[in-house]
Amino acid sequence: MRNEEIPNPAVYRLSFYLRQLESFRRGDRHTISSRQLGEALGYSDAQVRKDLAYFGQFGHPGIGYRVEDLVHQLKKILGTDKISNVLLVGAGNLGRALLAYKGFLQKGFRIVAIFDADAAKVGKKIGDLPVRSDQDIASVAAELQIRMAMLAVPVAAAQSVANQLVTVGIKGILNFAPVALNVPGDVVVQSVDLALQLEQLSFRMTLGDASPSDESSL
Amino acid sequence: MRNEEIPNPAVYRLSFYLRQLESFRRGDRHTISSRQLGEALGYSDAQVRKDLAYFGQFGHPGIGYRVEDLVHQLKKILGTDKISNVLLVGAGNLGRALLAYKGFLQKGFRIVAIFDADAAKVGKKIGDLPVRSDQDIASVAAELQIRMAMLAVPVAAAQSVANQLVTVGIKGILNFAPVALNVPGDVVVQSVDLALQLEQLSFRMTLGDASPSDESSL
DNA sequence: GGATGTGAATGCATTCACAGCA
DNA sequence: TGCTGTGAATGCATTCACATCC
Repeated sequence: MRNEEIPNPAVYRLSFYLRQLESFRRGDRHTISSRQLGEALGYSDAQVRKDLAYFGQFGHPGIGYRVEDLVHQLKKILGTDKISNVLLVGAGNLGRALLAYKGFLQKGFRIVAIFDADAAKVGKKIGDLPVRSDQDIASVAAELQIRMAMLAVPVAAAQSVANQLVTVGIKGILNFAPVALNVPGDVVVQSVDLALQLEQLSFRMTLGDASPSDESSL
Repeated sequence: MRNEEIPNPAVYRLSFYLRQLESFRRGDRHTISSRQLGEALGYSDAQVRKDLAYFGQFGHPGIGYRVEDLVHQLKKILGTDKISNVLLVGAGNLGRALLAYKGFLQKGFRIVAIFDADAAKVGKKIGDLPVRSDQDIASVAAELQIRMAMLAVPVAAAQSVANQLVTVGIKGILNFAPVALNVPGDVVVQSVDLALQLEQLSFRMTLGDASPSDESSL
């Protein structure tokens, strides 16, 4: 389970393997070969084996991988084997959609507080969580020992909110604002730019053809 | 402007260059060097020059790149220099957030129709668009000559809706369902899995450190 | 001096191909 | 036979370094 010689693309694929394995599990598949797993995702069998081997020896020669086992191993590696609490900043349309999204909890992420700068929104409930003032980020984060936050605020506010989050001890930010954030080296930013994804799709539809017919996003 | 020897990562970076250039433009910057553009995004100057050179000769030795020019060129390359009409399937929380999101229109994507399988939702208006029945996808797509769709439906429905979209002539799908879609080779799928992004963040916060301190998502 | 664009060199990721085990 | 794990070979992407131009 050593790191730093692990290719970045392999880390992304790990998440896709996990997702696919859970789908196989729902289909009551107990065991799976690198070829079958790869086929479902558009990767070669060698790719699958090499990727998994970066993290340990999970397979059984002649058999393949045990689905249940591998799911657990991958969750452990990715850090989703336990519940993590997450802050959400921004109670706009996107923020509210994120709050309602079931997928986060299924992966073990629980949104425990939501903040907004707009005084008109503060105090109102969304689902069963009250919107709190930006000013309260520090106290809530400290009290609950939170390490991750989702940022769903307008571009103009993104950097300054990110700064706040950093000073409050947040170590990971999932950023939905279409802007490059500046953060210290010990803080990780993962960005999702929705319009950019659509733009990429647009490009790939025209010239950028000849892709492996399926997924992308890495 | 030839293709197919263009690295995939370079295509992603193109979108980041464009985004950053537009930010420089708002700051009334008229000209920019590869070094400055790269610095803002965490890339080397050589990387920036090489990437741009895949698509043409946009720079001016001794000067750099003219921001306004390059913005236009990149938009043209990416296909966002004109308005494109897009279908949205799925009127749940996420679908509604996507409909309300301003960023798409800013990049030239206009959602012109929204569909849902749930009869209870059909007929209701969201913003100023009525929710239509899934059954109407074919007629609307044909009539308006649509080529792109966003898919914001539950996993269980995703593949079957994708099939519908394909038969109706859609050539690009922005997929928000956390599942690998199977589509013919002439259809491009770009996927956004929100929970997967958070999972990746989780991993990178622990072992996967030592990243270039900033962005990611490609 | 201050830049770009680009072949050549390097470094990283993927694929090959095979030894070894069930 | 069927499959994994892995060094070696290949192929792809990035970086270097320099000729060229303003």
